[in-house]
Amino acid sequence: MKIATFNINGVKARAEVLARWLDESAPDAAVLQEIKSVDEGFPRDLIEGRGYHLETHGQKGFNGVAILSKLPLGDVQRGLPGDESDEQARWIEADLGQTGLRLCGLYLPNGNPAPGPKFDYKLGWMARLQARAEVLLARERPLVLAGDYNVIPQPLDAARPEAWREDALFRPESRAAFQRLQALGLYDAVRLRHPGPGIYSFWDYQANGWLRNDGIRIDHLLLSPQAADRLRDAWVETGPRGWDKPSDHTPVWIDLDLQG
DNA sequence: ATGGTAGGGGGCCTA
Repeated sequence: MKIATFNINGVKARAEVLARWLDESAPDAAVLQEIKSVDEGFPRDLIEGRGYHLETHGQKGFNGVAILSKLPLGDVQRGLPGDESDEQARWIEADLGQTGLRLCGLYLPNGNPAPGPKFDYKLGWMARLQARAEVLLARERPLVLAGDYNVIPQPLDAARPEAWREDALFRPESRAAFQRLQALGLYDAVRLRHPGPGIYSFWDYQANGWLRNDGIRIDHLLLSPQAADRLRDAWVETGPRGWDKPSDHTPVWIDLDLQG
């Protein structure tokens, strides 16, 4: 079963890219970030017309996440627990059919400028993510936490790490929080299969980041032990970053040996 | 030190 995460940077502006990607790459399930659409505005036909079930958690203008799946989605939950006053649409989770797999889609706050209130919000959000991950891990079942983490975990995850030294994506506090999450017993799927440098999932539109391969790896799939045991493969699909009107992110994938 | 580009929404904000 192939599961992907893709920050599409605007689902309406990205309709052609999304359609082509679904047709060519055919994920069994995927989580999307930065749909930048309210639920009523989401182009559902684009997804459902290709045989997917769809659950969205959007808001006006910014953020917004979605899950699509060939298998029916069960027990859908929207919003990261832990702060009733948080109105930003950054979290959705659901069961995939009868596989026993819980799939979570997340769009972790960017946090710039740091320090400041936006950085505080990012770290607070990561603390809530930690708490949610603990609850889900206690089920001792296959679990996938997939999305745009807005964290560069290590220097080898950036083409020019020194350029990110003061950035909220690479500051010690952000990296430490990501480390603590993994210390719960979560496995970075791409790193399980590809330990070396030069693997990126985001290239800035500005300054020709893509052409210069000036990238960073910030889109991750973290797996519970029960999911990691079934990991067949993990990879970054760089092709869509070179298409017309691309997102600034590209899809990241896992292939799990799960009974559908 | 700055600004470079893109999307959304409706005139700056977020990334």
